[in-house]
Amino acid sequence: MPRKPLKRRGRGSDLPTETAQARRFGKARTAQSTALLEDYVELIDDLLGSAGEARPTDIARRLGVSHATAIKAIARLKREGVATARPYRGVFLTDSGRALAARVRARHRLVVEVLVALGVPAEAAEADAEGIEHHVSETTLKAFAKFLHESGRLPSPAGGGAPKRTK
Amino acid sequence: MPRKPLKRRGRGSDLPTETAQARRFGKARTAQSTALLEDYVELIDDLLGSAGEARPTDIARRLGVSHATAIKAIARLKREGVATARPYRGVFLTDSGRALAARVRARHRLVVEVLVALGVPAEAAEADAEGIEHHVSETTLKAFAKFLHESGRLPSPAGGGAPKRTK
DNA sequence: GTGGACATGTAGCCTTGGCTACAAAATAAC
DNA sequence: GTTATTTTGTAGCCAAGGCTACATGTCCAC
Repeated sequence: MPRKPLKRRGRGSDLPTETAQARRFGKARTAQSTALLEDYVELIDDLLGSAGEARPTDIARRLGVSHATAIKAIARLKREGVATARPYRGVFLTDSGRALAARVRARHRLVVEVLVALGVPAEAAEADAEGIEHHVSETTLKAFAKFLHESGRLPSPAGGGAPKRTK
Repeated sequence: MPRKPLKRRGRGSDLPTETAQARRFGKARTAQSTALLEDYVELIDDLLGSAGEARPTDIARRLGVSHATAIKAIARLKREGVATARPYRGVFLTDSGRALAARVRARHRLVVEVLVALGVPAEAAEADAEGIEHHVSETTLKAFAKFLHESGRLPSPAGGGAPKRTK
């Protein structure tokens, strides 16, 4: 773009939607930061439930990262107050950690169900949900539940079959 | 293949889907890495179309980051071959950059439309889509398009009104 | 009860995406 | 044509999340 009256960027007056957009992007970035934490918490909860314990090595393998990476992440979980761990004794969740796990799991299930209801193959639904779930707001979540309900599919009654997420 | 009898930890018997899960997580992580790139490319395309030029400062403001951050990201876009930029002359997209922008925009629109069709308020749909879009696979995208089509809503015919995404 | 295999933890390095602060160039104003 | 303003660019810092390599602990098997 060549010469022009050169308004020197007319900004200053027109940041009405601009901020809204910036806010959205910022939100998405933040969500990304909590995504890891949520994944770890949910997995730990899974392991505690199914195997009775959550070992760093198991966590690392399931997540597809090195054990060192998992250990560093676990340190962060402790800092954030959602988990505890004694050296060589495995990882455990605090009350808030368990609550978070429950919320995350419910949300995950809901997202998968919606995707499947929309015609997405189960496998793809599961894979995409892994990334999508962290960006679904409460508002959207409610709409999802309502949609499933009205579509005839069970709205995953929170305590229902609890289809033991394979994951 | 070392030791083996060594079962250690009762888990072990149940790692059938373990690799699949790790793959999913890895995929989600990778997607996250391309998300930023996509956001920048799409925004640059928007700016080029609406303002005729894409300046680092504008990009930074729209994304809600400092100009320094935007410039570093732009450097990455150049490295990846989707954009070009001459000092003090703005940023431009390469052919592949434009193609990427088109794909990203179409996907974004589709995601928003689906969310709205599911009953999510427009504002929340737009906000959540910002994060969700980067995790929607081709398979899921196709299902979305089919769903919209069958629901009566226009399947956004790719070349249609091209509703000039406000964004 | 000791040796070796496996699990765990630590250190150091890389990359990315942010930031602030400072330097340099372009434009606008005078 | 200077001067002031604004935009652009550069440098240096930080935290997060990955990794490999190395060091230490545990525990099973013998």
